[in-house]
Amino acid sequence: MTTPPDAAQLGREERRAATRERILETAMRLLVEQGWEGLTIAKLARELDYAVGALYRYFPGKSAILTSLERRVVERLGQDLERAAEAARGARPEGTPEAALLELRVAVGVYETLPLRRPTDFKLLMLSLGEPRELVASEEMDPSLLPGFRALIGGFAARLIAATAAGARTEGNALRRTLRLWGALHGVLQLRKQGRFEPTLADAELAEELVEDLLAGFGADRAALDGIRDDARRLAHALP
Amino acid sequence: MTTPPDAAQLGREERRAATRERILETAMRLLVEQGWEGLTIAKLARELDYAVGALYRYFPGKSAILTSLERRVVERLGQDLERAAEAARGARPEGTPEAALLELRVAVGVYETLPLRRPTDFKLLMLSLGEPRELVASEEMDPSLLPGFRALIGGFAARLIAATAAGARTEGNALRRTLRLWGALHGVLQLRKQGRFEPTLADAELAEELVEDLLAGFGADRAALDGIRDDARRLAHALP
Amino acid sequence: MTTPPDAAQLGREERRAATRERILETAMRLLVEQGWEGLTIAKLARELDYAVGALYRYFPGKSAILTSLERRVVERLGQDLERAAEAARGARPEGTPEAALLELRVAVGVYETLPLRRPTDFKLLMLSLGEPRELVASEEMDPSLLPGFRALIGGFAARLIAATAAGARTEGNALRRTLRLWGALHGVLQLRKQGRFEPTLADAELAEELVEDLLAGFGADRAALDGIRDDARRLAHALP
Amino acid sequence: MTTPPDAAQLGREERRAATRERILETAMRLLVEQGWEGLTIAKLARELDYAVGALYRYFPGKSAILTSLERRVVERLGQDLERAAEAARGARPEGTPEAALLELRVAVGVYETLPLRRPTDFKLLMLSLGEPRELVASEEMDPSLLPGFRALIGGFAARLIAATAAGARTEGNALRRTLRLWGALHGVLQLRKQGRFEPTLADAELAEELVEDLLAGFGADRAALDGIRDDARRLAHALP
DNA sequence: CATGAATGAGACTTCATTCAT
DNA sequence: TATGAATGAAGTCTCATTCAT
Repeated sequence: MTTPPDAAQLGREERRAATRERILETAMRLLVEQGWEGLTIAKLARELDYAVGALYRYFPGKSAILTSLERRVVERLGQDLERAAEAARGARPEGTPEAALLELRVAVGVYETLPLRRPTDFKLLMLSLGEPRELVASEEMDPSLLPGFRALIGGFAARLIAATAAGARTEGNALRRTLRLWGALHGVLQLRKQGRFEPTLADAELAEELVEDLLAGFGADRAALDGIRDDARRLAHALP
Repeated sequence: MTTPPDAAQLGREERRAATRERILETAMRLLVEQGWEGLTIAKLARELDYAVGALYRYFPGKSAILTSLERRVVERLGQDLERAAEAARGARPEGTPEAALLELRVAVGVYETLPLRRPTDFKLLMLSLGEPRELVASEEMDPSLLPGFRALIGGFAARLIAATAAGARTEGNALRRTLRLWGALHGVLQLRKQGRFEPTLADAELAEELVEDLLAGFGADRAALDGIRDDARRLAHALP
Repeated sequence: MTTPPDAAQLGREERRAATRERILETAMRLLVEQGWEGLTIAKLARELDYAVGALYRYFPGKSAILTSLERRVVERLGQDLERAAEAARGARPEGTPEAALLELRVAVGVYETLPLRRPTDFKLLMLSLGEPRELVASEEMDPSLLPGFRALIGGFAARLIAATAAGARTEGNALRRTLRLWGALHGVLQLRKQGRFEPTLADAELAEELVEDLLAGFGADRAALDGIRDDARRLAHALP
Repeated sequence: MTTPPDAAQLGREERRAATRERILETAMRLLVEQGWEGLTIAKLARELDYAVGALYRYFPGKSAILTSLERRVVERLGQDLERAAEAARGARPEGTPEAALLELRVAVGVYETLPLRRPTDFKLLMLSLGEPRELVASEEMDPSLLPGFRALIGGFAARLIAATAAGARTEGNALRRTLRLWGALHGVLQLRKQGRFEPTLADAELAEELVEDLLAGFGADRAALDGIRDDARRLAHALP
C-alpha cells in the first residue's frame, strides 16, 4: 500500500503540494475579499483555471479547505514569532531586564502588526474567533490545529515568564496573562473594521496604547516601555 | 367611511408589534444557535409556525431583520448602562473618588456580564464585530443604529472622565481609553468560545482581571479596585 | 332573489359601480405603466388605499378585472366611433362620394389616433392582440365581449359599403377589407414601441400613409383622399 | 500539461452547442404554447429532463434565454430572405420589371408564410412586438440583435428600390414603405389568433390581399401582380 | 489526474387568494 | 362591507458535491 519513494513519485508529491498551496492561497484571497459566501467552489475553480472536480482531488470538501487555511495562519504566526524572537535577541545586552521586556514586547508586536503584514491572515482569525458557531464542525475539525495553537500561546507565556524572571514585571499567572493580552489585543484590532462609524477605531496606535497599558498593568515600568518602544516597533514591522 | 380609531385599531397595532417582537426573538435565537447561515427565512417561519410569506408583512427582507436585531441589542445595552449607573449611585458616599471609580467599574461590568445576562445579545455582537465584511451592506444599514452606538461609547467615556475628575486615576484621552477598554474586554469575552481548546479561556474571571489590569494601567489604585470589587460584581450581576 | 330597487339600494348600487370604476381605472394605469407583472392585487389595493380583501368584493379575481378592462376598451372605442360619425356627418354635403369617404376616413382615424387619445387603451389592445395565448382563459372569458367586438367591425364595414355605394371606391368584400384595414393599421401603430431601434417607427405619419395607401389600393381616388385629409385629421383628433 | 485539442475537445464543444439548442427549442415551444408566464425555469428543466441548476450552465439567466430566442428568430428570417431571393432570381427574364416585382413579392411572401412555415418563430415575434413593455430590459438587451433587425429591414427596402428602378411602381420613400408593409402585414397575420371570434380572421388569403392592396397602393400594376401571384406563392411556400 | 455536466436541495422573495374579525 | 394577517405554491437563482469520460 506504500508507494515507492522514488524521484518521479517525489516530483509528483511536490507538485501536489504546490497545487494545494495555490488552492489555499486563492481560497484565502476570495475569503477575505468577498466573505464567507464569496468563497464558492465554482469561483475558486474559475479563479484557478481549474475544473471544479479537480479541487476534490486535493481536498475532500470545502470545510477541509477552511481547516487548512486556519492551520496555515497559525503556523505562519508561529514562524513570525520565532523570527521576531531571533531579531529581538541582539537588540539589547543579553540577560538584562530590558532585553527580556523587548523580546516580550516584540512578540506582542508580531500580533499587533498582523493586520498590516498579513491582512488576510488576520481577517481569517477574526472570522474564526468571531463566529459563535464553530466555522468547521468540531467532529471534522482537524486535531492537528490544536497543538499549533497551544504552541503559540506557550511561546507568549514563556516570554512573560522570562520577563518576570528578569525583573521586568511583577508576579502573576503567566498563562492567564497571556490569554488576557492576546484576547484584548485581538479585540482592539478587530474594532478597526468599525472605522466607518467611528474613525478613531481605525487608529493604529490604539492597539499600541492598549498593549502598554496592559503591560504596565502587569507591573512593567512605564519608562522601560518608553525606552524600547521604537525598537519594538521597528522589529515588529520588519517581519515579512 | 371613518374607521373606529380606538380599541380595535389599537389592538391590531399592538398585535402587530407583538408579532414583530416574536419574529425578532426567534430570529435571534436561530442566529446565535446556528450562525449566519442557520438563520434562513424558511427555518424562521417553521420555527414560528408561520407561512414564509407572512414574515414579509413584518419585515421587507432578511437584512431588515438583521438590522433590527442589531438595533435591539444596542438599545438594551444602553438601558442596562442607565440602570447600572442608578444602582451604583447610592453604594458609596457621593463625590468621593471611590464613588466615581465604582460607577465606572460597574459600567464596565455591564458589558462584562453580558455573556451571562444576555448570551444571545452578546453572541450577536460577536457576530457583528467579527465578520470582516459588513453584515448588512453599508448602503442599507439603518443610520439610526449609529446614534445608539455613539451614545453607548459616550456613556463610558463620561464615566472615565468623572473618575478622573474625582482623582481616581491619571490623565489620558477618555474616548481612546474607552475604546481600548471596550475592544479589549470584548476580545477577552469572545475567547470563551474557544474554551473547548483551552479551558482557561472559558474562565469568567479572565475578563475581570483584564479590566482591573487596564484600569490599573490607566492609573487607578489597585487597592481601591480591590475595595470595590465585590460591590461592582454584585451590582453588575443584579441587572436583568 | 331580486333586490328591492328603492332609493337606498340604488345609492348602494351606484356607489358600488363607482368603486368598480375606480378599481378599473387604477388597474389599467398600473397595467400599462408597469406591464402584466406590474399589476398585482396588493399594489392595486395600496394604490387605491384599500385593503386587499376589499377588491374581492368587487371582482371575483384578477382575471375578472382583466376581462372588464378589455370590455371597457372595446366599449369606449365604439362610443368614439359613434361620436366621430356624427361629427363627420356635417362636414360635407350629404350623399356625395366625398361625404361617404370622409366618414370612412374619420372612422379609421378614430383607431389611428387611439395611441394618442387613449394610450392605455391602445396598449391594452396591443397586449390582447399580441399574446399568442389568450389573455384570459377562454372558459372564463366573458362572452359579452364578443358582441362589442362584432359591432365594432360591423360599424367599419358599413362605412366601407356606404363609401362604395357612393362611388368612392371599387367593389370588394367589405368585411374582409375592414379586417385588413384594421389589422394593418394596428400592426403599424404597434411598431411605435420599437422606436428606440428605428426612430422612423415612432413616426406618427406612418399610419396615415398606410391608411391612404390601403384606401387607394381599395380603389379610392388619391385626389379625393388629399382633399379630405385635413378635415379627417381634425375630426379624429378632436375626439376625447 | 497540454490537453488534446481535437476530437475530445471538439466533441464536448459540440455537445454543449447541441444542448444549448435543445434548451432553446424547448423554451420556444413552452413560450408559444403557454405564453410568457408559461415559460418558467422549473418547467423548462422538467420538460428537458434536466435539473434546474443545469440550465444555468448554459445560460446565465432567464432573460438570456429570451434574448437568444429572439436572435435566432431574426437570424432565421434573414436566411429565409436570402434563399427566397435566390430562388426568385431565375423565375423571370433578368432585368425586366416583372423580375423585380416578383423578387419583391417573394420577399414579402417570406414573412407572409412565416406563421405556416415556422409557427413558433412567428409567435415569438408577436410576443415581442405586442408587449408594451420591453421583453428584455433595454440595458441587458443584447446589442447584437439590432444589426440583424436592421439588415432585415434593409433587405426589404433594397427590393422596393430595385422594383421602382425597374419601373414596376411609382416613386416613394422606400424605407417608410418597407416599414408600412411590414407592420401592416404583421398586424393582419396577428389577427389570426382571433379566429375563434371571427373565422374570417384565420383566413390565410387575408394577408395576400393586403399585400396586393398595398403594393397596388404603392403604384404597382394590378395585372402584373396577378401575373406573378402563383409563382410568388409557390416560391414562398417552398422555403423550409 | 483532470474535466465539466449534472444533480437537487435550498436560498430569498412574490403573489393571488382566503378568512376571522 | 372592509380589514389585513396568513397561506403556500411558485418564481429565479446558487452551490457543494458526484461521476462518466
